[in-house]
Amino acid sequence: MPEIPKAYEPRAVEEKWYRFWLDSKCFAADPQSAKPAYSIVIPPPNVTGVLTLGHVLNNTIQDILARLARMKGFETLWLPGTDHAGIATQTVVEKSLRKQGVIKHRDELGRDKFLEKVWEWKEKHGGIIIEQLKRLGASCDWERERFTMDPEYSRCVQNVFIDLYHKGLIYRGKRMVNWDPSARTALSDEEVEMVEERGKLWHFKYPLADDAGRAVPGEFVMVATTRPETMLGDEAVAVHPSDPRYANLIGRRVLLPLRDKLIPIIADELVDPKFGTGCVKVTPAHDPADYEMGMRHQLPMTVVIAADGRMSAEAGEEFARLDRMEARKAVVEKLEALGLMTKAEDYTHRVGYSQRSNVPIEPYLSSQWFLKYPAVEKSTHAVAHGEIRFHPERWSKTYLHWMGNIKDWCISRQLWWGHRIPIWRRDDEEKCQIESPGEGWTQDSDVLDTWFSSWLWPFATMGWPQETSALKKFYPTTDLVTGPDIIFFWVARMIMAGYEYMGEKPFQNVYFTGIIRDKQGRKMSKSLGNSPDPLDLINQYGADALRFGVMRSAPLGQDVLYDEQQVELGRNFCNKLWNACRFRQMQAGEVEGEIDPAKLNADDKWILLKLHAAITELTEALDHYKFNEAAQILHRLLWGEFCDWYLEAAKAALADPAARDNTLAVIDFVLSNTLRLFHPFIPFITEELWQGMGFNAELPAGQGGQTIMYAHWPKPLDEDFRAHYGLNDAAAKFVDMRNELVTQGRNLRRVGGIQSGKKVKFIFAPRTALSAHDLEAVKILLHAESIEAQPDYQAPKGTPTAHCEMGDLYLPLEGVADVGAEKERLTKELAKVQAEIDKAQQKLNNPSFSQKAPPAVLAEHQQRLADWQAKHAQLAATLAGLA
RNA sequence: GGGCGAUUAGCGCAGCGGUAGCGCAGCAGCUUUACACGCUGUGGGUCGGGGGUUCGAAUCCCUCAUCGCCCACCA
Repeated sequence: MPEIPKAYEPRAVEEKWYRFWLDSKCFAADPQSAKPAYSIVIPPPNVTGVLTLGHVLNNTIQDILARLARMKGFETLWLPGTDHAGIATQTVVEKSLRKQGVIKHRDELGRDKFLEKVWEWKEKHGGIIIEQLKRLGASCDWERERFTMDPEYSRCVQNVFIDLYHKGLIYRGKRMVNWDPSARTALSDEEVEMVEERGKLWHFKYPLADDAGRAVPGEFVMVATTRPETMLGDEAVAVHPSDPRYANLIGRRVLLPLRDKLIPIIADELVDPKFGTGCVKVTPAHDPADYEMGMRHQLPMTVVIAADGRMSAEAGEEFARLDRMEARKAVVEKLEALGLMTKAEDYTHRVGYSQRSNVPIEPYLSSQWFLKYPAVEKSTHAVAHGEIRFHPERWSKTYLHWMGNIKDWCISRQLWWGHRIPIWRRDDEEKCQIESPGEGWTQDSDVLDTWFSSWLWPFATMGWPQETSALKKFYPTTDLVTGPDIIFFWVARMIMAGYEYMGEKPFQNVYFTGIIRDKQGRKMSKSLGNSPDPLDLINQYGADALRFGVMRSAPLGQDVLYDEQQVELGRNFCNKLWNACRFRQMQAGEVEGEIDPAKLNADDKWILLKLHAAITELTEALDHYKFNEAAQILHRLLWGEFCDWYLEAAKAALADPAARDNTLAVIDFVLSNTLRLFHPFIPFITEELWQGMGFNAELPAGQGGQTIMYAHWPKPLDEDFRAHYGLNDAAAKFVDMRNELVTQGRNLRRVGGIQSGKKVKFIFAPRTALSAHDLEAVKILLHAESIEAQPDYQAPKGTPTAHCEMGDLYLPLEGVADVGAEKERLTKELAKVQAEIDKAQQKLNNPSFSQKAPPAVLAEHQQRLADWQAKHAQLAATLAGLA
């Protein structure tokens, strides 16, 4: 027999089996298969991204689901791929080119040259995250890997655009959009993050003008603003129509300071008379609310801030070309100098930031493409009525709220990296098609929002619009695993696209993971330096350890507080499993055949029942996506039950030639089941052990050769099996009682001051008959030299004694007995028991309890009281004996 | 301003109407022939506060507080 290492060494094992799985095509999904289908599409990571702990969480869950489905006999597709991630990728590449000194701005290269550079970048960095997912053990069907800018995929995107255009759902319009002045592109509402900021609320005086347009000395209108620089583009001052204070001002004009422009005082419902002075400056081109008012009152739209965030010529000589923040300062100074600023109070408000560039967004008037969402009603209904289920369910509220207030989607981006909008123009003509209509036509220069391609992901990856076998077999997909932060960006939109183009939902279940935080509850971020590299963790602890550690601490729907200690625990756990199997392998002896029911001892029955319970609970937990519970059940089964109790007790049976073979058969049975239960969580080590222990032989060669991946998922032991093997409550209870004896006995050693290593003799006065095996097991579990059954044993005074349900256990001390210590222990114990008695009695003495509580509860309490009283009597007697 | 979630042992969580549990950390003792990535034992909580319903509440209802998310055009 080859030497088995004492500690599990993941590195080589992981490489070996991943290659084996790939070579054996274990991950391949066959659309022609007769088996029922199970499918997941991966949330495509950014093509140039690297693996984060968030990916680890998300993809481990998907891998568990996929591996579980395969073992349960489903034809399983986990479809992988990457997203071109428009802004993110373009920004990264541009930054890198700048850093290399190649360019200062992408304009220097021009569109085609720049795109070449991005593709180069993509080729170089594009595969990294995919390789990292492989290290994690992801069982994706890599042959089907897709990229949102693959030629076929791009065609899908453009065809969908063309279709929606012809349906009249896509239109172009000049609107106020969220503008990112750093990336110089429009953004959707979802890409804007509101950040609370401490700023100022400036109060300015605008001079009132007379009919001739001259300032009336001493008469002013007071306005307040957080954005002084926009006043250069003011076109009105607004008050509420029914505000008595200003009724007489409506229709008059003010002279806009710094610009010396006459602008009207208008009345608009939008103004809140209770806020500030009740007068609002109106900048129609630079504020969404003001824009609305501007439209209603037909005000000019003077643009004073340009696309790059600098002031335009319209802002006037003095301010043109100034950055908007510099202009703010300049305007304030100027107005202050003119005596028109009355105060600047501290003010906390929320400012929209670009999620990508992390700069304040600018409301900006520009021509953009918009989509009026299709299939809204169906998509709303599907989630509201459980046709698509969200886990945890509460996210459906968020979804429904958004769907109920849905606004048109700004889908055009002023970027180069992405799907170019299939619109062609010549003079006043416009055509919507993929290819150029011919000479003299130029294509719209905008590209589409990244999400306009990802919303097609569940079917565009499977060959749509062709009716492929993959679509027939695997659409709609079964589960989607993603974060709640992209519920609007992606989940909602996929649902709508699914209904619109497939006439069917894209997935049945959506599992929303939590967000990974550090142990202080902070989000992972590069700047905080609290974001560990998963690859380092895999290298140090192994992929299985990382997976198990993360799953152990990921409760459904709650954020995950990551602590490296969890990964360490995962490693320890793998090592425990390794050594449990190592123990079996060191026993030699071939894998035996059937378990002989006649030879089963109490421990065998007990562990088989524990296995049965674990399978039942695990199946239940996984059905409800409770992965942390599942991990805990596995932990308990292997560590707390199999290793701590069963294997130790089994050492007794293994020493008995008559029982040995049968015990080995039980061990093998339990281990074989355990490895399979563990496999979705920790695939590498389980495959290594499965193969190493020869369990493969149990299975016929099937799909992808012999592997634990296609071993069948354990089912709870059925009733016949349990009856045949005598597995019943009494059997379990018996061992529980016997183990109580062991625990108590271990305690006696301690009070007797016996060193853990020292072998001692116990005497046992049984109330329940124990077999020779049971006595032997107790002896081993107690590390005793011997345990002697003496029904009528009279213990000498001061003998540490444990009164158990099964009988009384004595540890006769040779020589010195620490009577004091034993007395102290018993007194403490007695007090505890007394407290329980008091509690029970108090309850039972309450007349309304005994009258109104159900008889079963009453009886239970009475029984409890009786038990405690009996225990009390025993302890008291022992204590009295010591004196 | 609306909505959602959390609040149980030092930390992370389970329990969701009938004796407060698990893991880790802590403490004490152990090279017991699978594992020190280990073994054994053990201390620790008036279940965020206050009210209510009930024979009985961590669990149901109301209310307050703290923390965290999401949504909303108060300049």
